Amino acid sequence: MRRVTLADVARAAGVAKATASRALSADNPEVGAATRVRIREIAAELGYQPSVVAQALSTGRVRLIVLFVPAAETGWAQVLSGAMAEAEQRGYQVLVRPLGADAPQDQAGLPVDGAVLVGRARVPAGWDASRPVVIVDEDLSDADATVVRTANWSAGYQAGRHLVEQHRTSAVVLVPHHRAGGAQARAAGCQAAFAEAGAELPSGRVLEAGRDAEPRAGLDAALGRGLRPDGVFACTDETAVAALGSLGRAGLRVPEDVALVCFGDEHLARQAGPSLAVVPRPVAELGARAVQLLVRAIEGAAEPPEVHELPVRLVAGVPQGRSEHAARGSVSA
Amino acid sequence: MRRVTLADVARAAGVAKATASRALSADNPEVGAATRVRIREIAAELGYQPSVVAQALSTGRVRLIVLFVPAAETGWAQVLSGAMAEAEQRGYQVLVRPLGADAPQDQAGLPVDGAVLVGRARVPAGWDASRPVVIVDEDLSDADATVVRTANWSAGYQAGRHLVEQHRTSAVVLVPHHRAGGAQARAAGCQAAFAEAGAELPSGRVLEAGRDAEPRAGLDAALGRGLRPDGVFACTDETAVAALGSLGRAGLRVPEDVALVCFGDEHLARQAGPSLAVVPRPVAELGARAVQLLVRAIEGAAEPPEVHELPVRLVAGVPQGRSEHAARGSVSA
DNA sequence: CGTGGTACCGGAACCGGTTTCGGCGGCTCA
DNA sequence: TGAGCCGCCGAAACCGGTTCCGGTACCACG
Repeated sequence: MRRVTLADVARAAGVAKATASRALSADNPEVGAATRVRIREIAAELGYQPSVVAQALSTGRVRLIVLFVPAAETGWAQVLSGAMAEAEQRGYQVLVRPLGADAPQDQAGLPVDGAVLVGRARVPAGWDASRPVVIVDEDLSDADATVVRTANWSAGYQAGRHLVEQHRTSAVVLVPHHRAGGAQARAAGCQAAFAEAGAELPSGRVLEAGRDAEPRAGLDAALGRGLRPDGVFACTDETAVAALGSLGRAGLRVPEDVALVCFGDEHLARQAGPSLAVVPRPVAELGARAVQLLVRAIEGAAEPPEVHELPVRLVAGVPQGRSEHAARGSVSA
Repeated sequence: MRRVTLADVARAAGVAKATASRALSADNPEVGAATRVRIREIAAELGYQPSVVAQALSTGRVRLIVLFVPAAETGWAQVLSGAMAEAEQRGYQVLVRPLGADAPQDQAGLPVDGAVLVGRARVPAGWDASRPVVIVDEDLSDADATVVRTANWSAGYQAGRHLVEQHRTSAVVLVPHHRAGGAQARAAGCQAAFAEAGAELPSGRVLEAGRDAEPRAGLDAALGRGLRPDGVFACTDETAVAALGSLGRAGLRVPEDVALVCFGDEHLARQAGPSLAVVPRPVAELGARAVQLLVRAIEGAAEPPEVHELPVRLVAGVPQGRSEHAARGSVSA
């Protein structure tokens, strides 16, 4: 049971391969309307599926885009989800390739029509400069490539506003130790919100979460020194988890003692508790928009690179104390 | 600046395309040793890179495998990392495709040589049954495919032992609401460890973490009813975060009041605090092993499907109280 | 010295499409 | 009625490799 090829369709229709090819391709005026529908019917009847490889060989287009991701990170998973969904619709597929210090920088493999760079990933050596590139969620504007990024400053600002509105004016901001991915901008936005409310946030209240296996720096250390914040803005998923741990160790409760606002994965934040406010990172949209822009660049004419900033909106948690169980007063200690 | 093709190499070497092709391919006895090295030198000098597409067209092999992942989940990100690393070494690339209720089940796109199915993903309709498939981390044995999975029961057992050794005999087990991905097996292993120690774990102590936006079921509700566990085994990352939140709300501290052991992402667990014990999910190994087996099946003869179970080992946290700051006694309330 | 075998290589077909070029028939217009 | 044009289609080249088939040169052997 060999696969049915274009020649089979042509033979069945009594036409030449060329005619069959033209009839199957979209809006080719070189073929009569009657012939077109007839050939299409026959092709459908025979279950004809064009060989992507053969098409790629003759056209030079593979309908494939590559997503370069930083090795040893996994925050891009949802970005990939969004990218795949968008690519699927447009008839593209997405290849994922790690890019890191250890990853072999060879340029072998399938030829791709374009690339999405997420995070700190950079285009590898030997990249064909003529194929378009879209950068996701990185604030660099060095390359002359289109950039899709999150409204990081706004995210931080909204988080800050949320805390201010709850009169949590003695808050802290938690940034990851690598200070990348826009965390810095979010922290700045948050500080701006406090400053606007007349409750300046001194730099001593911007804490760095410790990295793996290090003695707990940041929030733990600050709490150890007797600092008692009434609010926390965690700039990333990881710092949110770190905050949860640190606050728990210090015996501070969320949200009674300290209000917790975080940026990142909405799902994870919901797991942590109903009272958390979260500014969801628009992960799926980032991927989808990036692919959309990339495909446009691949198929259309060259356009000047632009920066797209995706808006974010804070999702408030259930107001404090609205948990359904109320037996929390009788806790030991 | 056209790309250099095989014909260019052949012309430069003064041989036929056929000879050049044979010289470049590995261990082809149809060509003389002297000719081989000469052609290879010329090819290297010219910077010849074979066209994967053309190779695919004539051989039918694309050196591409596909990783089907469940849409709307992201736990496979690290599995993908491991898979990519392994594939890279073997000259393969990995294509990721979502597979879910909403995903279009079309079989179009690049032809792949094999597939890795992660989680609840199933092979899509129209899949060529002759290409091998490896299933990752799912306990189903219905398909006659090779399976690579985590030693889930053992993970739970080790977690249980760890709690028992700390004399935390009044523990609870937290399972995700979907009860999939081996969480059930881990819970069973944990229960077995307790039973072995004579501290039977009644089914009332196996709690289900609530899903998104639901009123907090599970641990929150149990704590509300006055339950005071001295240990928690969280079967997944998410339940670990949920536990952190619930325990914090109840004013219970980790690890003084409650020892927390979780299964899943080691990095995330480390963020939560130094005292957590974690049984890391061997994510990278899962992906790597899956690709390894898949490539073997693609390139070698058909072998009977087998089940590979990857071992796990608990990583104990820093013993309780060994945090560097000791000012925790003066906390309010 | 003729023959068979082997090692090595060249020519050409082939994979499955797309695209260029040329030809044929029917139309309009002079 | 003949020249020219246009719409439609067929033949063949082409993309860049792999592989089948056959041919030559050189060796050993009878």
